[in-house]
Amino acid sequence: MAAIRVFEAAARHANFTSAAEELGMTQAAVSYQIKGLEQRLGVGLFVRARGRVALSEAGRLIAGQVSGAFDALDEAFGRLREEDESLLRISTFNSFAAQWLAPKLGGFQLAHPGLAVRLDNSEDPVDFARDDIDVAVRGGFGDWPELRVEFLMRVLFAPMASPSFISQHGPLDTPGQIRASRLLSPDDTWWPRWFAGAGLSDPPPPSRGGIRLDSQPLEGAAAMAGQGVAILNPVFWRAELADGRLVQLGEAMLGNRGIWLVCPEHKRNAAKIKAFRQWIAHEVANDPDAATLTAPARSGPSVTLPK
Amino acid sequence: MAAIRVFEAAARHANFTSAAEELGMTQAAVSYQIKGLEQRLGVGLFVRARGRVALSEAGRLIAGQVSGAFDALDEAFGRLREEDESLLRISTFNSFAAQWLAPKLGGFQLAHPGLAVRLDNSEDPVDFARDDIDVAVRGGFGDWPELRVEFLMRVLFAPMASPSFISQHGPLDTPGQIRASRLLSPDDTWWPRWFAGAGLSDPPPPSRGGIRLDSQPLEGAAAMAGQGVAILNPVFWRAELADGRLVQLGEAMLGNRGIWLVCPEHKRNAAKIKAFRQWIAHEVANDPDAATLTAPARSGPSVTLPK
DNA sequence: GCGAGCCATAAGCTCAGCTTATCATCGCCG
DNA sequence: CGGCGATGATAAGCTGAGCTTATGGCTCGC
Repeated sequence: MAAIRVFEAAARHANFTSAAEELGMTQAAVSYQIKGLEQRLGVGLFVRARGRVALSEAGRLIAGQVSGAFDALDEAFGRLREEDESLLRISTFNSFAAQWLAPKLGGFQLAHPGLAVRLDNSEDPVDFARDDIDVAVRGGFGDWPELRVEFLMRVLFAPMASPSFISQHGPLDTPGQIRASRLLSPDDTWWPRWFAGAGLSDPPPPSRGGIRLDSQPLEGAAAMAGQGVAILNPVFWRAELADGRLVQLGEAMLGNRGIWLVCPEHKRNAAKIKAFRQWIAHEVANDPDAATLTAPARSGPSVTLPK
Repeated sequence: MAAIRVFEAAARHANFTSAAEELGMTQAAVSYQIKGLEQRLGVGLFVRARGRVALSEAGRLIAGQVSGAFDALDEAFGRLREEDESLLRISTFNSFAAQWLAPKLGGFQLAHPGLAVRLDNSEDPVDFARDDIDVAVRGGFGDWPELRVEFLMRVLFAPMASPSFISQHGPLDTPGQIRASRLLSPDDTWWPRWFAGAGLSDPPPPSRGGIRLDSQPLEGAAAMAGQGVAILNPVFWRAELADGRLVQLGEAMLGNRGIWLVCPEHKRNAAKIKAFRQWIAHEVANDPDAATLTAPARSGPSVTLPK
């Protein structure tokens, strides 16, 4: 196999020395490989005459096609590299994608017109070894030793409801009033933590068989439709809060988890990764709600933030 | 390079184990090669999931073209083998080719219709390392240690002239009369040896500036045209002697050289070589004039044969 | 005749690539 | 559920293919 690669170069150069140079080996190695190939085939590929080599009849017969085959291989791997360089596969979780990343991603696309972007959403953290993913945004504590980790923002959460729900079921000014109202996804772990942070030490009432929606976008949509109070990340619902479709009830709490940008170590210097990292860091810095405090310590306490 | 070959097989099988089987290696080796290739490329070629492997997006992108390239290589080398197997390149010297081999070669062609035959003629012994030759017929003593050697026949020589020359310049019944006539290629080494064998111990007269033709066919043609007496191998001029265009003068002498079939050791078992060897041995055996005595000893004495 | 190019060969080293052995995982089936 | 068969990953260790360096021989041009 290696011998064929050597033959291809030698045939093109009609000169073992310069073929060796192209291949980054010595002339002796080329001679050795060609000799071996000829012996295995039982056919002379080159004629040695007057201190030179030239393709023999047999060599001439195959040289073209062999070169063509290597061109095809080069092209295939070239395409692979190109494809790889020009496609950024991002894995993230639904709420982040839908409520934060997707609306901003157009700007990234504009800044990097040659780069195709594909978003893969999954609540489960992506396995880089299993799936063809370049970079992921995931929540947690940044403790992924195999991966290159970059802190993006802390997780915030606060109860939210639509103005119509508040006017129908309000007032919802105190934590107690909120706890007594209709909670969406009442078994969400954020609820007890928020109530605890708000000073209600007794546990919330057991789930009243309330609606359990699987992702924040759906909970937000339900809340906006006046179906109850959802506990959501204000960072993700900035637009809805701004135009009044949602109203934040009480203070936002700072979770002990963070949102991180991660990628496999070996890809950390790929141009597309660097571009994305740079862009997203800038977007985070420019997001007035993304609380870019220091990264959370493992199982640090929840922190209350002013509304 | 080897890794690409492994990738090609693994991609086709979508199964490392059976790919390893096809390649005659172990599953571990396939796994190792694929892993190395992926690392060098920085791209996953397979996705490992649920104890199986499947081509990743990247792998799928190139698998087809890679397989195609290998097909092209296989085809090229297949053509080479086929070409090599279906073409027999024979090197021989002019007189043998023109006066003995060529007229019989049609029979070989008939017996082996799939085999193309090419005759390369040269008075100099062929260099198998230099030229693309499968088999050669050459004169000498059979002492070519690098080659597979097979004895064909002894060399004979006898003076010959055309009937018209004899009637004009005859009689040419005794060696002395012949020596006094017009000799073609008078400096041919066969002349003194033939005269010596015929009992004339004194050297032949010095070259009278006579015609020096370079090959036996030309000498024979000159003799048939009545231009003088040529010393020729009766085996090669059987037809001309039979139909009277040439007349043999005196006895034929057995030279100490032989005519041999030779081929490179490594080709001795090639089908086309075996076929030719078998055919030519049969032709020699059936040639009533080819004196198939034992092979000559190195510098053995000339032997006189009855006319 | 001499030097520059080029290829073949010899000797020797080194690590890529293999094997063997073992483990982990998954799917299947009783 | 638990054992089994199939499949891959991984570790450890060996070995010879394939390299390098060094040299010699040949041919050509000056």
